[in-house]
Amino acid sequence: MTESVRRRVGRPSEQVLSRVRIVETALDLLDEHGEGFGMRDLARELGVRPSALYNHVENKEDVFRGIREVIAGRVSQRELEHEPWDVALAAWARSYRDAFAAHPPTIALLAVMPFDPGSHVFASYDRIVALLTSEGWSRAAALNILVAFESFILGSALDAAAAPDMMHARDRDDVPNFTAAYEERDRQGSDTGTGPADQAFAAGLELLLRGLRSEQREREAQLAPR
Amino acid sequence: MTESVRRRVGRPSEQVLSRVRIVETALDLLDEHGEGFGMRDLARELGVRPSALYNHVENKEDVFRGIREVIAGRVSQRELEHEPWDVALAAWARSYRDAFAAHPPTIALLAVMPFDPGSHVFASYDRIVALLTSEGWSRAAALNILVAFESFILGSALDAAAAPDMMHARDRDDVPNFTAAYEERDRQGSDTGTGPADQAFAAGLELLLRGLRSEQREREAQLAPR
DNA sequence: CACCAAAATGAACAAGGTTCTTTTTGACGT
DNA sequence: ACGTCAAAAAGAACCTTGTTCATTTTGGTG
Repeated sequence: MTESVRRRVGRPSEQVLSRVRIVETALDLLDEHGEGFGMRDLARELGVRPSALYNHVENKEDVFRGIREVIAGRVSQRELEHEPWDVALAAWARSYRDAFAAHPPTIALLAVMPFDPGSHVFASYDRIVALLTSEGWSRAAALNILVAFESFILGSALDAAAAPDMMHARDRDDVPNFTAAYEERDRQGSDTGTGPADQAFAAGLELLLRGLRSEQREREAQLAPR
Repeated sequence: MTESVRRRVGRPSEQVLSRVRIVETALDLLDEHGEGFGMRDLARELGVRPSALYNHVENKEDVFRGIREVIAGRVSQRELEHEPWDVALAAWARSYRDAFAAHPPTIALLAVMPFDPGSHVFASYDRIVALLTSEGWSRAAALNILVAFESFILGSALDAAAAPDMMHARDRDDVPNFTAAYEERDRQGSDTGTGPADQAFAAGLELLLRGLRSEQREREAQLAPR
């Protein structure tokens, strides 16, 4: 990709690197070579020596922070503004999962890293809390629901990233119910074209939303009895 | 712990290592020294040289496989046999999450690893599928529900393992709803003694179960109209 | 124009996982 | 009883990977 003319020592006339270029290249590497990336690979891809990276990036974790910020930026916020609360929540959740599931090797790392305080994910969080409180949930409850959704979303992204046959009980005859279910689901999946992970995510999301509507109905029934 | 007498070269008269001893020691190291473990640390703890480990274990990933098997073995299966389906499912989920959340550094790794076909987690899977199908769900639906639960559980374990203030929007005045919710939840948490992650997990689990009951009611209403 | 910070190279280090060789021991067959 | 062979340990080294440090060149600034 980049020119292979050997650059000589010293600051180049026009700058080669930048934080965003590094982060974006790292993300590209992740997408092509699924197996993570090394600082050396990253440097090679950028036509640069490894040590040069450290003028723009603290360390590898910092690169990951940048990557997560990019990915998080791809989560659609639009629906959160213009749709009814449950539709909005569902759209947000799907977009969130898709954004992360598109980059399997990272999810595990990204999920445990604290967010940068300046991150714009907080805007979504804020909006969701507002949505839920306006529907009757307490603020604390709203936050817990938000976190629960996020846990489910990240867990589902992990699942989507895992090996497709991760749960295959090969040649075991002592778990007949499971085996039968596994086969029935795969048949059903190949009919509809949806992968196993997609099916499970849809099912779980449906359950969560159903649960929310049920809570809401119950609350309204208590507020206005008969 | 182990004797520091320097063993001389050659096969010792009585065997020092075994796969289970290695795995258990690795898990101990994870619990004490939270920051993961190295093969050298592991060897030192066992009073042995690093290379000796490789006579009993393929590589580090293999150690992790063993660890996961141990942890998965701590998930309680009892309730799955003796309780009503929704209580059973809830107990299983809690036990599952607790088992994994007790060992933070591993979750990310454990979650993406395929299960050994001989693993006894399949017994639980089988039981859960049986429970759900006997309650009216199709086998494929049951499996999807199972996977959705697992995603939520692992995501919650990740969340519990993450930094406690991972979502703290420090000094931001542009997300008032979120900030208020964050504070209200913490107040509530310090009252009841439950951590944020515990609250969120309980909330999400409640939603999922509620969703299941709702689906079931709907199904029964359709089968026996009026 | 002097000076300093920024941005690159080049070389090396440290840690960590792993492998290869060597040594000793136990088990098994004749 | 003896020879052979595999198992299980030490010991030494290798390779990869993240990172640092010194050095060189360039651009901007008082």
